[in-house]
Amino acid sequence: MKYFTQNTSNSFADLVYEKTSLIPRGRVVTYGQIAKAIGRPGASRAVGNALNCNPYAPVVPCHRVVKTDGKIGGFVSGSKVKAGLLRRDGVKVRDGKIVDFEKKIFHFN
DNA sequence: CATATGACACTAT
DNA sequence: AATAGTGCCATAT
Repeated sequence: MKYFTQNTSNSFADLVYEKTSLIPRGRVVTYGQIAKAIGRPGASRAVGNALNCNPYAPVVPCHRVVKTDGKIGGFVSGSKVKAGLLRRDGVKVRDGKIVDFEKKIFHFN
């Protein structure tokens, strides 16, 4: 069952979608980076929850948000699908982990 | 207000 | 390097 109200404007979730949509093709960002970027360092877990709702499906490239250890993390449609999308973006995934992870990370300013 | 949940992160083993 | 335990945060009930 999914919860997370997607109607709450200007809320934590909205900030997450906003930042996530800025990730360029072929790059990835960690949940923690998103959290820090929206002024809530440590809320990495909450970021994942917000993305899980994924209201703006294809609009927000939520598949470009991964874990700090190089693993791609979870996905609504399954990690396998997520890996496929990343590969399509030019980010190779092998055994659930990103190849050349450090090089693919996109840093917010 | 208290408890539970989860697409995480960090530390110790 | 891989696993397990603990801490964190925003929502839901």
